[in-house]
Amino acid sequence: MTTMKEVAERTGVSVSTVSLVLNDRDEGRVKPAIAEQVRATAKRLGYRPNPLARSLRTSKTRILGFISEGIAATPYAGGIILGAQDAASKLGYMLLTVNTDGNSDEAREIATLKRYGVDGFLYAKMSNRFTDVPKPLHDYPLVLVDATDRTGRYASIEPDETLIGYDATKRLIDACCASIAYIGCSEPMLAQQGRLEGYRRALLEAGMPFDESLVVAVPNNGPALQTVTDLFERRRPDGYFCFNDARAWYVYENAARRGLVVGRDVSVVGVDNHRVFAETLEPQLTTVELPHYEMGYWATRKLVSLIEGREPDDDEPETTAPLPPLDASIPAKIHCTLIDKQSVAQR
Amino acid sequence: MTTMKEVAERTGVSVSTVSLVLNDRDEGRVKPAIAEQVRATAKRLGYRPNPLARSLRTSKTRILGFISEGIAATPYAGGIILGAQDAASKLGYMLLTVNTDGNSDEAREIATLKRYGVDGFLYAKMSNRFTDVPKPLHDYPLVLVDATDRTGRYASIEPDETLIGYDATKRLIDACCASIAYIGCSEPMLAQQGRLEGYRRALLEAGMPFDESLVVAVPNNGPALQTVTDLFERRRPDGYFCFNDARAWYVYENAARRGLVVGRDVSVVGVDNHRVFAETLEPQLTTVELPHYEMGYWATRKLVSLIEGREPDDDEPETTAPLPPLDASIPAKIHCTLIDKQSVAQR
DNA sequence: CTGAAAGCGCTAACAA
DNA sequence: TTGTTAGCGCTTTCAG
Repeated sequence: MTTMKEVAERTGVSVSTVSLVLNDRDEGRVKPAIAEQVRATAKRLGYRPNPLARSLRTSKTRILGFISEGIAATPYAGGIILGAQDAASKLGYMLLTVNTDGNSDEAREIATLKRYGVDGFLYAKMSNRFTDVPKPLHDYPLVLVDATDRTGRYASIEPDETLIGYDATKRLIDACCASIAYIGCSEPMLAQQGRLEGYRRALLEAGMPFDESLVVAVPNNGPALQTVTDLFERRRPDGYFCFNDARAWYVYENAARRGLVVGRDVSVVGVDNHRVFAETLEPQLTTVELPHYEMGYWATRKLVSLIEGREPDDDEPETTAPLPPLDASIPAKIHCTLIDKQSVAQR
Repeated sequence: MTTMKEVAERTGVSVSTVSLVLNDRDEGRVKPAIAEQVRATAKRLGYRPNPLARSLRTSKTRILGFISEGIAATPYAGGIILGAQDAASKLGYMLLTVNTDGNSDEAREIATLKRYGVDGFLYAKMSNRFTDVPKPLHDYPLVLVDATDRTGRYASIEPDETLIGYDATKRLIDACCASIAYIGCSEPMLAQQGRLEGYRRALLEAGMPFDESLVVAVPNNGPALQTVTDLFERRRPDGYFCFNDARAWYVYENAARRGLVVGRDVSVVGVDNHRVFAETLEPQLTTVELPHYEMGYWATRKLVSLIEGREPDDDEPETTAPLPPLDASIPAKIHCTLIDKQSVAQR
């Protein structure tokens, strides 16, 4: 690891000059010729700044704290972390990840992250729900991921459930289904109403009737299969929009029992169907993916914009692709929304 | 954040004395009475060391680099990361996580981790396979996770496939299955032979015959369902050990078509069956979990023992539970193995 | 325009 | 037994 001192010696200037140049704070302070020389030797020696040493003076580490509450165990976590990492990496940041299961160790983990000088926090939950931001986080740049700040004071990234419901239903409509069922979830979840709303809207738009009796809410276990079986017999729908893959399973099971082939006799769209379906039913499968990766990605961009209060100037000169502005709005088809303080205020 | 300087001033001693005491390097170097005073004020002021400043002198950061190659997108990643975090947290370390998709950015990510002064690396792959350790990692403490070092020079944590196969088969035997099929995988995978070996061994031990015709290898797509259907008709097994959840699906589908109820008419044991099955088939479900969490956990312990070359003395005095020694062997039922340099040499 | 000097929080020789 | 000093790699006045 070559240091500034080495660059300085090799160029025959002082460390402070090197510091100025390498931080682009020359410009009328260092003679252009010298500056060029410095940059040259820096490049030649492969100089890279030591972020830890720098942070000692600046108290900026370019490290982001990623706190997940129990989510790491779910298959979702990976996507969020991955998205966050990609964004962070692009912007010249690193992710210090930490997991808290209960509330007991949360405070301790946060304290530790602070000691390591993180510039801000990503606070990720299992699935979109109302959340109280822990006090120790209050005066730090912070973005919630897949969670809604109860007080509306912090930015958050959330799935756009209405869009998800709309999209799923639209696909069934486009597949010429005439009778489209919604296999929902009986547990109260934030997602539920949005999905149903999207379902409704898509039907309306297509001039199809909204029929209460095609909507069932099934629990996570127990009589769930029976409920779906009843629906099969009662209404014989040819299209099924399923809240998640567990619900999709009941449809598949019923179809199999009747010798119906999914993708030929009935159409199924599930939200976030996992490996099983993806690997086995490739051709017939239609899945609306929950935007985990994207939530991680956009949350991180937002956080960095909060921290820097401006467009990023790449720390990595070799990155050639121009970055979109930090606050760029999320593409609509991504199925998630950025809720920030302003828009919260407007609601 | 209170600093050593403050503690020193408040106690009326010098910083170096404080440093000695707070690092437990007093003992014959600082008068016990003074040492006590120092500890007292430190506690009173809630002093916590600044690991970044410390690292500037010691070049030890207590940060571990976690490199995952493409795994973060799979549902497995979360478990590994979670296990690694838990272990790290217990031992007073932090995880700096990074993802590489191809090989292009891998070098860059590793370089960045080095700049941040990580003490060692965890190198995680998608699923156990032979791996060439990237050159930049060669002279660092390193543990492979869910991967096998081709040269046998580095420690690694790997699933114990034989044990997994044995365990799965044993459960079917215990459920009084008389004819147990193995639905394997036609792609060549390290896991395959171990699983089959375990299957064999369990049958042998129970005095049951090993019957080639009960073993099928199905591909990931296409004619897979048909292969399983053939097996159903040909042999009517009453027990099924499935390589993974995709394979389990084919069994469920066939069962459903014949009106057979899994858990009553036939028994199924899958490896690493995910949410779908877990949520919908709770009572009938038997799953052998792949030890992702554990691999992350034990890999991290091993890495720290490599770094410190000794038992850990907790950085966090408040942690009361005594930690097991770093090199403690992994409990057998955990289904993974630690391969370290010594044992590799023995093979 | 450039360099010397101080200091971020901490550790480690070396004196006293 | 304790304090002084130097320095890790970097930023940032402040003189020159």
